[in-house]
Amino acid sequence: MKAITINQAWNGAEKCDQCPIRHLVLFADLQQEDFSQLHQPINDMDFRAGSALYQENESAQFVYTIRSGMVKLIRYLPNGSYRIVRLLQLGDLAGIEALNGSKYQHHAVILQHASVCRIPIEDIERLNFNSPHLYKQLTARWQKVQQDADIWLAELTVGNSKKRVASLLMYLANSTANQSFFLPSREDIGAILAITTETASRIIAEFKRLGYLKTEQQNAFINQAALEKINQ
Amino acid sequence: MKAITINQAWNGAEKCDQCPIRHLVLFADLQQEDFSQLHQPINDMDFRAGSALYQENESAQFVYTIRSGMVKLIRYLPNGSYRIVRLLQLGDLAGIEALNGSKYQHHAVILQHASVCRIPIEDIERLNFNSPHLYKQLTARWQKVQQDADIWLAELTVGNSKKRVASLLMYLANSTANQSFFLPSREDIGAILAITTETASRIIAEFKRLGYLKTEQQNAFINQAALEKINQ
DNA sequence: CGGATCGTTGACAGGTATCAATGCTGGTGG
DNA sequence: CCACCAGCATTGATACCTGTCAACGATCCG
Repeated sequence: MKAITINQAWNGAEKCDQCPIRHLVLFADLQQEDFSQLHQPINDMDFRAGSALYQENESAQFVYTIRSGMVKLIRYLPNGSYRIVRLLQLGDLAGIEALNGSKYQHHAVILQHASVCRIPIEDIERLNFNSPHLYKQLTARWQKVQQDADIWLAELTVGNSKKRVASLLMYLANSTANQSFFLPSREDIGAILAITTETASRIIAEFKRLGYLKTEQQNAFINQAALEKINQ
Repeated sequence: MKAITINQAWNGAEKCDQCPIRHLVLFADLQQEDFSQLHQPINDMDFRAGSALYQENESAQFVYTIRSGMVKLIRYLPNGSYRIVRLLQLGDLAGIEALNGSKYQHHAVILQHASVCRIPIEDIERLNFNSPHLYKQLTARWQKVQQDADIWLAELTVGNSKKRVASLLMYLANSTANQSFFLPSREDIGAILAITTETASRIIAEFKRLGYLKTEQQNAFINQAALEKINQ
């Protein structure tokens, strides 16, 4: 199996206006005439878990709208370990910091098999300069970046480990429309919560024993009420 | 002494184009004709330490460019304590998340006597809709939000307490052009680093004993080389 | 079947939260 | 003017939590 598959490529309005998740994506507010500003094809691509969308400090040419799956944004630390600073899902925009000629600020790695739309930055900037219709959605994406960062800082890195794991499970459960959600590896849970892999494993195992968490393959289900009681 | 002082108010280009820190602020790229889009006065205000720029969930009418001093953005936690999620200084924009009709997402409290320009959001949105010259600086401010959040997550909430305090001191020292910097209270240091007040105090006191940190009034000086060696 | 990867569990040392007491300092009112 | 108070900083004692090092089980795949 290849790490990357290009499903299709199209130009401008040809397909975007039929997009089933159009209301969730960056181009939600564009008018018919705006699409003529898009000069390069937009690719619909599939990535398997473990492959990378882009690397930190790589010069940036694209942003990526997540259509399905999950992407982690990571930063390596001086000691060789890494920290996950955000998780991206349906409707989020990966690489948004690269607008205006900046470089990517993270490694973006696929956590759960993902389907994404790859959009050329050059087209976004042209569009934004010539039309007022992109601004609102772009601002909404930036607001989400801040909101997610704040959740990380105020909920996921405060309190003891048990409380952090409980908060993460609820965050994951509530950020999908499904009953179940994707449970990251113990190492990734550690990198999200700034705890060790072993501690993450102990707590997940304990939650399973207590019936607060159930897993079938990679699908996880939680007992929300029980987890909410673990506060600090 | 009043908590708030309004130094002056002006309209549009009347004063902004003479601003001594114009190159650092949101309006850096505006052209002469853009200023006519500003319909309401911009106030230059002074706030003393401890007073609030705005409250979380308050409906937002203004953003604030920081001209001097320091502002903390805080979130209260369910147990009554609080977490500082960002520090704002010269050139930063407080309340940026309130564009597009959103509410403020934090409490903004003055940490060190601050001078700010209060800008009506309505004018910013009008300007941004009618002129392409604001977009670049606005994007730069959002990028800074993400960058600061990442520093918090990847440097200031990882590793043991001693390493975190060392990282914070270096961050504070390097984010000002002066030799010295403002040292927050032990409680605030704790709220920044997700450690207790007592732990923060112990480590600051130890750094002082070792000569890594010196203070005169509220001015602090560090031995950067010594602090850099403390990595985990 | 064996190896690789990931998850789980144990033992233990070291770090941090907690509770508590004591300095320190600037401001206020008698 | 000075004593007092409130708020902040410092320090100590202790229990608990988490990191570390290590071993072992489970699962998948070639």
